[in-house]
Amino acid sequence: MAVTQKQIAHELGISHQLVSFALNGNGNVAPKTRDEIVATAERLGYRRNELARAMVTGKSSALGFLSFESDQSDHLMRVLSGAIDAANEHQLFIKAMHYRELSDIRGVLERCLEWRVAGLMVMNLTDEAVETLEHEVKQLDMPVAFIENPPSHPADVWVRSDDYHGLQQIIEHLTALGHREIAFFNGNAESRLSEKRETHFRRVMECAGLFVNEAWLVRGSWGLESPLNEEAAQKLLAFQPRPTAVVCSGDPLAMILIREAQNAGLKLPQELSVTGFADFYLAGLSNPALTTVDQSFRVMGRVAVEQLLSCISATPVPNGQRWNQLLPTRLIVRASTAPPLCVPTPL
Amino acid sequence: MAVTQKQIAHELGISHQLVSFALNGNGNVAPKTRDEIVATAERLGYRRNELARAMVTGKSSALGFLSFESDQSDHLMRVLSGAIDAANEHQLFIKAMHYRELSDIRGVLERCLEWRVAGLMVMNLTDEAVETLEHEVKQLDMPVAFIENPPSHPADVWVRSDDYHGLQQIIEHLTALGHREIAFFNGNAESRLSEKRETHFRRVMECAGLFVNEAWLVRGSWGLESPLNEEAAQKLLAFQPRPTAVVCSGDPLAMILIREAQNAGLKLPQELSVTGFADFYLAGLSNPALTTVDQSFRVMGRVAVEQLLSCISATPVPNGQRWNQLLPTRLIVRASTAPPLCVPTPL
DNA sequence: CTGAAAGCGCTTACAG
DNA sequence: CTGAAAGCGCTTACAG
Repeated sequence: MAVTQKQIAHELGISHQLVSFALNGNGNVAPKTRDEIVATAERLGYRRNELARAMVTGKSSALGFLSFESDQSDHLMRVLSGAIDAANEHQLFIKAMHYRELSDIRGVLERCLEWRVAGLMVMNLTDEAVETLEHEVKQLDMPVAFIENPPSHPADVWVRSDDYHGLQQIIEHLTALGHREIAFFNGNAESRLSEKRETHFRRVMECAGLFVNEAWLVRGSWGLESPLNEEAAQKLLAFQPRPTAVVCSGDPLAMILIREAQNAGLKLPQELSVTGFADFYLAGLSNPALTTVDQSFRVMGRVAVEQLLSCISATPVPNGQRWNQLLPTRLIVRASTAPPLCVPTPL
Repeated sequence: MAVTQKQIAHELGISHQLVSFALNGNGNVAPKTRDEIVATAERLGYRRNELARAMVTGKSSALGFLSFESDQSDHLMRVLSGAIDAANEHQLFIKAMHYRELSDIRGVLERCLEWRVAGLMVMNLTDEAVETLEHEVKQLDMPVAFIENPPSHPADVWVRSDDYHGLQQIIEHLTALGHREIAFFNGNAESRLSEKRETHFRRVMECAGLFVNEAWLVRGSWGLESPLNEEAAQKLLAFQPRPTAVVCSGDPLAMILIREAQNAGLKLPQELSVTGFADFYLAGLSNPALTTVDQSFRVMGRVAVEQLLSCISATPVPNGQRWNQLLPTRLIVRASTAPPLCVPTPL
């Protein structure tokens, strides 16, 4: 149906191998012959069959991108975007996949192998999915890049944003405004991400010489279905004395807190400063506009692809330098943070 | 490197063709032989090479998904999700692509052809990109499904939400609350989507027996970079008399209007009802929570895949029934709409 | 510079 | 029920 190299060769009365050489720029082909071949290919509407090409060269041509199928898709698409760009540069394409249940993971891996993907990126997995994946992939010959999700064992590639520095910037910003009484509104109780962020928060607070009030470390839920977040926010707002600022572990949490605070009659940001994390698309549109941290999502996708490729090409890389990629975070100051109403007396 | 059918055959002392038959469940293979083959395949860790398979069967195995690379990615991922599910059911996979400039489109199509994709879904294209694509694809043998984006000529498939009905539900809801003075906050001035939505708005208003105030039809921008939206919102709020409700053509527009209205000192929703369109992930987290319209994005992806496949299988379809798929919209009432403060006297 | 051969891993008629 | 052949569209040594 589609035009083949053989047809071009036949048209020109030459061998089809010559056509292959000319079209790929390999070997020595007389310039005139090459031009003729290229012109004929174009005239006939020839497109190389990458399927055949991939098979014979044995080079895999796809990179898998797997994530948990969720509504919280804002950053996923940005990472995917970065990955697509980087992949394009290497003539690779991205095979988009998702899973809903743990039992789906097996099939995803199976299909990756069948299509001979060069590697797999995973992101936004549940903690259990990370473990399932790590287990399944162990005896398989396929490099995996973890994006954001902390792997439980050293992986081929681990790309993430420097959340510690992100929190550092937030705390610096808040203390510069005069805040001392700072609470932390975190995600799910049993979540590796929550734990990591809480650890960071404690350390950053301590480094800043601030007291960490244990009661002010509340946990809601990364998902938005449950009323957990509203409850946690209300609990946080009921404290006497109330914190003057709340660092939230994610933009959605921050938006919920803003709403609950306003509904409780607080004037924001004067009576309560709130910060987010991630810089989701609509976070800048809340009122007050959310001060948050950009996590370089687009770069994450790009770096994941590049590191994955360096895994494959087996270029020796200084130990630990590949699988631990820390990307910069950047504070975005908007309107949800302000000096506290009554600045506590300096120590 | 990877295990092949030939190796399995060699292991068992049979022909490799028999292995193929057994593994694909084709032809007549003695049950005992089949079991042996399957067992050996498993033991050796065989995975069929889909690349080779696709080449020989000639059946394309991928569906392209192309969108404009933008930050407004919330609904894109949902459509992609639906498409992945539907594609999986047909053993197809999704090749994710994007473009940034019009000149990228050509290359995207080229790569689709080279990989012999069975079809292409496009979404979130700029109007010019739609035209470029339509032009380029004309002489190509590749079915295209337009998702949301109105094609300028009848296309193979066109899947979209029933925005007219969505607006109808909004207006019904507002009038039931007692609103008569309703404005319309639209996207870009020169955008096919804006035009379509404005036409719908006018008609729906007329059907409801409401007066369309031309001055109250304001346009901002689908993008968030420009200050156009803030300006348009302020203009809208400055009208005397002021509308009691504003129908916004998208969730981001609605969130901007909410903010500007609150900053202007209005109490929402009592002094101004605002509605959105799309139901983005964070729209429900604004304060007041946005009343908006669900556009069945996930279903869009699914339907696009299914229609594309029916194009390919060339099953005769009643004229116009394929390329014009209208998906249901559903009003989601949250907190940004309420009865107007002073209900106008009934006619 | 050009041609003829072999092979990538698979499937699909065609004989036995 | 099983085997041997041909072919999918391409690339890559290997001769000339």
